Amino acid sequence: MLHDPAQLDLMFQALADPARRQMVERLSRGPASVSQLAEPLAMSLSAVVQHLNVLEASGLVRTEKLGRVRTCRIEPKALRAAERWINERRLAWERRLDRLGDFLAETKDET
Amino acid sequence: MLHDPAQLDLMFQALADPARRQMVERLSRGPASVSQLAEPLAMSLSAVVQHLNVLEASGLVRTEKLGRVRTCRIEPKALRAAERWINERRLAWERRLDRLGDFLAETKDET
DNA sequence: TCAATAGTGAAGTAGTTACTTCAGTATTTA
DNA sequence: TAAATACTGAAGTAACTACTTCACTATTGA
Repeated sequence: MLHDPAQLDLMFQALADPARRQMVERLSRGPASVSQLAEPLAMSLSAVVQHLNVLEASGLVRTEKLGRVRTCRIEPKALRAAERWINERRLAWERRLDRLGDFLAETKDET
Repeated sequence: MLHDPAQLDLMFQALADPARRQMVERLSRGPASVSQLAEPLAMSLSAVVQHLNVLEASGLVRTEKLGRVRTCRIEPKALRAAERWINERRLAWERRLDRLGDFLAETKDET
């Protein structure tokens, strides 16, 4: 389900915005309320809530409301899914380069 | 330079589109020409070139033109930068959870 | 109970994105 | 040298994004 292309779209889209990355950065240091997330950002609370909704829809952030305070926290499983997608492609490429290097080294030996 | 927020914007933005991820996927298996990249995609060549320009501007893909053929290949350094950003945030969160677990285990022992 | 706090939701807007088509330019190949 | 190949670039368009403001609803604390 986390390999679902649509889910990956949402995750990378979510991470493409600097304000949202700043929110994830803040949350990586521990849970926070909406106002705490908004505090360092130069935009309206409404805008922050909209960014938060993007993050939540992507699965990268989970929130929970208690009383009038909404507490937000990171969902490491989703982060790991995005990380893995990149990692797998990079490794495929690097393994290819290694094999190519081996091949070239071998052919050189044969001359 | 690869930690530059603007560069991360471009990379995550680039990865947010399924067509572009498919192109990266293809390139992870080896270099390809523009037409080879376009072949499995249900869109015009022009659209593919536009996607390719986005990938190139993000630094994820490097291209080189020889004769009339433009050959594209992955830039693993850029992939690694995106990967690292996610990884660092995820690890920060997980280390926090570990410390919290230790703390709770200790407090329990003290009862 | 009344004011302050914390967030929600809708509507509007400027700018961006993901395409399209069409017309063009080099470079090869027959 | 003529036709086919491999792109390239500009212009147009529909949908989407990142905000804004303003009006609103719960919840909490004095």
